[in-house]
Amino acid sequence: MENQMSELPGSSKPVTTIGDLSKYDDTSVTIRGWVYNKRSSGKIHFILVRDGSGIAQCVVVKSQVSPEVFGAFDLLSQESSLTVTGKVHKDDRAPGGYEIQVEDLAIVHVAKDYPITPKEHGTEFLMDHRHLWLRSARQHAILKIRHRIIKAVRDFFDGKGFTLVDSPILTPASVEGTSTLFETEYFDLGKAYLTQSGQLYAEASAMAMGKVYCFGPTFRAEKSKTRRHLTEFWMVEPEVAWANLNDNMDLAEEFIEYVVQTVLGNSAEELKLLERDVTKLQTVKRPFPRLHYDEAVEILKKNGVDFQYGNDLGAADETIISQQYDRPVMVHHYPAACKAFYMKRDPEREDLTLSVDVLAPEGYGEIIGGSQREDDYDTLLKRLEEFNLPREPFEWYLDLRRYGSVPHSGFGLGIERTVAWICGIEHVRETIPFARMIYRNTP
RNA sequence: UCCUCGGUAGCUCAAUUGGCAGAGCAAUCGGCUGUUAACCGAUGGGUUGCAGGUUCGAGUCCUGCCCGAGGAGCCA
Repeated sequence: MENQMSELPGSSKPVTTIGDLSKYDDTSVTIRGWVYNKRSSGKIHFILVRDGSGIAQCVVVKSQVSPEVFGAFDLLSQESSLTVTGKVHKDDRAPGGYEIQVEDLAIVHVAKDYPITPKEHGTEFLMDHRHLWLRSARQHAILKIRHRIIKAVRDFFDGKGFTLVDSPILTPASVEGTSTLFETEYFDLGKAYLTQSGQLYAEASAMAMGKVYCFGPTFRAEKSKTRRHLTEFWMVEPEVAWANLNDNMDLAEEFIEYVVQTVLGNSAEELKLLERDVTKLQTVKRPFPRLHYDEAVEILKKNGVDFQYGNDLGAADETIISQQYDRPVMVHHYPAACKAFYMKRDPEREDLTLSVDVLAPEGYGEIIGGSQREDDYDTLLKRLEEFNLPREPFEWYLDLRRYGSVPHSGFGLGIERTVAWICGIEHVRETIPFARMIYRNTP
């Protein structure tokens, strides 16, 4: 955090943030923020001020301030904005360890009837007030960790020679041909669709740059209504030329280990506020278990699941498999029947794909889906026909197999599911600032 | 799309067999010099989701609708 030394007009004290108070012990400073809560014993007032960097207890003693400053306390309501000047003082009774002995106080704006009180609220009410809910300590911590995760994602790929090459959000056709897409009019060119994956374009970028990743919002118009689904979510998709399925799995596990361990090292305070059991994250170290689809099916049968070979794994199946391990598990070689057209088949088992899903522990489900891509022109053309996909919108994609085709692989990681897992929270709607779901597109 | 559950004060909830619609918090007023979701006292606050039905009487029972939550499918 910057050690800010600017001054407010009319104040001779350095302006700082609450997160930096420990640098100013026994010094008078000014902070700017919002009332988080207040208490009083009559001649001594306590104001909890938050400013985004922390929460500071400000103590107003009647005998030490002007009557105007002391009386200002009565006008302050929850979430009113104000500036406070006073001496920083180490005190174990204060949340955060430091408090401010108030010398001067200026109200900037009085908030009237702030709807979110320091008591319990229901989900619907909180989501209706999401724009205000973000100010609460818990949501603040989640957003901080989300930021840390995204930074770790980018640092990881940037540090390994990847180039960020983003894919378009408006696309002319479905990527996988199966999902339901959001549709919009596009001038004289007919329909355009909001992308459900940047992958196909990332494949083109990888042929130009070698190692790339794209990172952006993706959209699914499916009527999913579970704690793991949003209609708008963020996905990071690396794509690597010359990489096979094993290279892809090596990359995925190194990537997840890096992200989790980085968050553990940098966001301890936020994880503690969220009451996350970090011992469940400390075990997230390479190597991750790798299960062939056939082995995964065996585990399900051993656990009494009546599983039909060839089906995709359901949410309950994924939970049973992930519960066998203390770290993410990689399931590879899924049947072709439940995977996308672009996935390369196992040369020795044409019914299986060179695919891999990474299942997060503790029942958080699939956080990564990836594969080695089909790189043979004739085979890919055949797949398009088998999946009843039109050839014309994929001509550019077929070009990648006409002009110097090479083996290549990649995967997509869902940011919100990853945030939910690392934070240990129930529902992905709390992992994104403003969730978009089937029955909610406001605020 | 299907299954399950729910909708009562600004918020979280209660209301016995169908019998005067209540509490805590928030708000307002008063008290308190170390509070930690402070505490203590007082006051105001209701189209019980909407429409219809049964009944002397409906928050409660019946029918339809609306809205929401959890799950399935699909997926990250």
